[in-house]
Amino acid sequence: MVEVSESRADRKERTRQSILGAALTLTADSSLVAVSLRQVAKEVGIVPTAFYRHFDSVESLGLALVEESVVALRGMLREVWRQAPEFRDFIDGSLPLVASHVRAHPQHYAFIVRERVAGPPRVREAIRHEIELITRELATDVARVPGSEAFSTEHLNLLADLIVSSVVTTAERLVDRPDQEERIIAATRTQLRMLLIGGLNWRSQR
Amino acid sequence: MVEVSESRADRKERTRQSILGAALTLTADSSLVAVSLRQVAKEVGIVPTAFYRHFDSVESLGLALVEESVVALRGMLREVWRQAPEFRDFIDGSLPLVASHVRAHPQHYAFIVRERVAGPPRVREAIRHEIELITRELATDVARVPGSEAFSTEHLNLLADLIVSSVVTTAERLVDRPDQEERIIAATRTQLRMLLIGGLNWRSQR
DNA sequence: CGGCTTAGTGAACGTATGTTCACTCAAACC
DNA sequence: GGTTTGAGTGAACATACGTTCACTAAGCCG
Repeated sequence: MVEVSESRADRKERTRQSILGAALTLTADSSLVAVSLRQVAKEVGIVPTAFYRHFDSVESLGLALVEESVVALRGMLREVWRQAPEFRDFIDGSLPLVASHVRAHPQHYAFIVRERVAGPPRVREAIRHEIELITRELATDVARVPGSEAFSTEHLNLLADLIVSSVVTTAERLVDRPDQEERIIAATRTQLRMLLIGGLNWRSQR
Repeated sequence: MVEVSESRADRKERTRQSILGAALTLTADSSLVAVSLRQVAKEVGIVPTAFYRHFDSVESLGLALVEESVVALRGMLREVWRQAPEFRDFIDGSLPLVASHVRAHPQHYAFIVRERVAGPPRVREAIRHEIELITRELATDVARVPGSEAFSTEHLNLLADLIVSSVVTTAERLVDRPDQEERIIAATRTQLRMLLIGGLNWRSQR
């Protein structure tokens, strides 16, 4: 309509993206369980029935949003880890990265934080599964840090779990109060140091 | 109707409690933003209009549920702190208490965890405010522990915040997987020790 | 006893929901 | 270049929603 030349598949993909975007916007101040197919359609500018050409329910729309959000999250973690050769630098170097990622994709992080606990059952499950995978990856990454050889696998996992929880909490706060980014990051920085000092001192005490 | 002698106020209170209970049950697998006044009324066994005799909207019902849940939470913390004269005992002594409280009031803890991030705006705000108050209380409690004198107020708050986050996360997991209570508690125990060791070593490093 | 208060009723309203079906009409294909 | 495919349309449905209003009937109080 607007564009002269656009392949059929391209156009479909464009509408699909519009639906995903509209859903992110609509869920922003409630939850996926509270948005209706018709609201999404109206926001996109299509008729309710056209929705079914792309998803067969709001729930499967949610699963697509999980995938999309997780891609963003993995992108962040990859970037974080790539430029973090050492523990101390890990904290100082990666927190600003976390912040800038959250700033760049606020809706995706808000979506994960929210739907992880309040989404439709299958969406919740999908998010938790992904976070579990990420936690495991982080544990194996931490295991490569010099000085961590003495940690048992179990303790590595627990440490990774604490870190992930902390980052999720931080993302939650950044999404909620973007204006206080500096204060939130400073607080998390101190907390992560407490945490890692604890982790490093841990093996000498057990 | 059922009971012969029941004061008018008593009966009203009983219905009110039924409404609160029904709302907790209905929100259990979705969120407050997704339950309707009519669903609640049907669950309670009253006609939709009767709902307005007790609350003027689902949102204000939510605020009442926050109050109720927070009472339970404070009860737990009071009990935890009463029998925790020392740091080490604090962890070993209080985690089972946390677990038993979550087991006793699973719906209330699930409600807090969920609606904190996904509830109606005013409900979210209320929960966060209450958690902030509780964190502050915890910080002043921790300040009374021998050996914590060297902590700055700021660091005490950060430590308390970390502990509260951890407990919230634990509650979240206990609610989600009641069958794995033992494993979850063991994991949290180890994590809290890492955390407190970090906190205690912290002051000698800054 | 008799009037007053009030928790709960039941009908009615306009609107929003998910899903169905038959349809259009332009890009894709042989 | 004629046929097929499929994204988007528009009407229709049964059901659910929040809120209104006039009402009943039972506990309260002078």
